[in-house]
Amino acid sequence: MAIRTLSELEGVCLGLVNKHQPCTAYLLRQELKAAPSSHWQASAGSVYPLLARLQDEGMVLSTADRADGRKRRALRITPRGRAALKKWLVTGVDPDLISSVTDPIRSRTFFLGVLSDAGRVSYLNDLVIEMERFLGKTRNYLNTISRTDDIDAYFGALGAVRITEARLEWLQEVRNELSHC
Amino acid sequence: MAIRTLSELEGVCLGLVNKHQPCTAYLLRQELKAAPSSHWQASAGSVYPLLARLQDEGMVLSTADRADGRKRRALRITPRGRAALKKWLVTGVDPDLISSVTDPIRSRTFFLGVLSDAGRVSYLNDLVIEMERFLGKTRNYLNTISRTDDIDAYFGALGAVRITEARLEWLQEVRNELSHC
DNA sequence: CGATGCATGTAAGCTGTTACATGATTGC
DNA sequence: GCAATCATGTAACAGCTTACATGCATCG
Repeated sequence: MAIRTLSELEGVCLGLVNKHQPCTAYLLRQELKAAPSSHWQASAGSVYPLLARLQDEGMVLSTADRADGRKRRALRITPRGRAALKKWLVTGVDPDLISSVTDPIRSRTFFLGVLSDAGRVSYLNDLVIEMERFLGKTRNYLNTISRTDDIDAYFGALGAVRITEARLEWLQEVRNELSHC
Repeated sequence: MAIRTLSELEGVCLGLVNKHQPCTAYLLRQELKAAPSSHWQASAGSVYPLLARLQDEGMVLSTADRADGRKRRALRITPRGRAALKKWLVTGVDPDLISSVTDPIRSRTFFLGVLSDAGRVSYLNDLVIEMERFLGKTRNYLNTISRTDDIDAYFGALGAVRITEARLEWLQEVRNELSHC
């Protein structure tokens, strides 16, 4: 049977299973919550049904593991799962995917004109402060990763830092230009 | 009655109505499609019900306009709509929103390890090429906007260019580092 | 006179969320 | 013994998409 294309969260979860196996679904959720990006809430309502689906399709194996008496399932990726993960990964070259980054801050800048002059300046100042705080978080997260131990995670986290730096510099420019006019 | 917080697409659509009024729902969809970001498909199935909802809540006014015989509705924002738009805009300072940027390319880099050495290099090369193409698009889009005519749109589009430049530089670094090891 | 663009809308489905529900284990 | 954490799961809902359906206007 042909292997279907995974959704974004499916790809990420399957990638995490591949990296941490054997691991629990709970651990995947913890990993996603620890990331500086708040995009994936990785709620129980998405992760558990998602994993059950991948299991039904033969992409992950889940074995009951009652070593410590707790109800607990150890997840592992299958060869079929690894094939699906590879397929998902290279869909990254799709132009639609490359251009699908969402930035709610950037969306809002298109409409700054509705605020009063004072309101706009105050909003942009607050925004710069929060963005600096967020940049600090992404840098801290990068520092928790060893480049030699996990080069992929290192470059992923480095990307977050670089992109946040660009967002901050751009926001500062917007604030400075819109403050005196 | 208290004004509820708008969703992302609601905020963007209401902002566009405010900017272009009087305008049709169709024009909003064209604007969103013309943007270099592919995030908002702004499908008929989302835009028309959305606008009907905002109209029910007294945030937009829609008047039948059969000037050219065509079935057509002219949209305008109301004072209540403008208040909602302002409220939505300043929610940008929320740390959760600031950190909610999604980048499917960056997500995938965390799992580059599943690819073979050759596959990884080839994927990253393709990715750099596509990212360069996308950067060209964001720059073209920026060039269509007059800074003096619409400073907000100018800075919004400038943000897209800056962030895409950062993504490209980061990707090139990843490719160069992962190619010879 | 046919293709393309303008213009509005609905129905079904996908993918995620929040909130709820349950229960065992570990540490203070 | 009680709180926090580990661990799994369900039900209802939110917000968007795709695909479908309709019809007039404009241009070649």
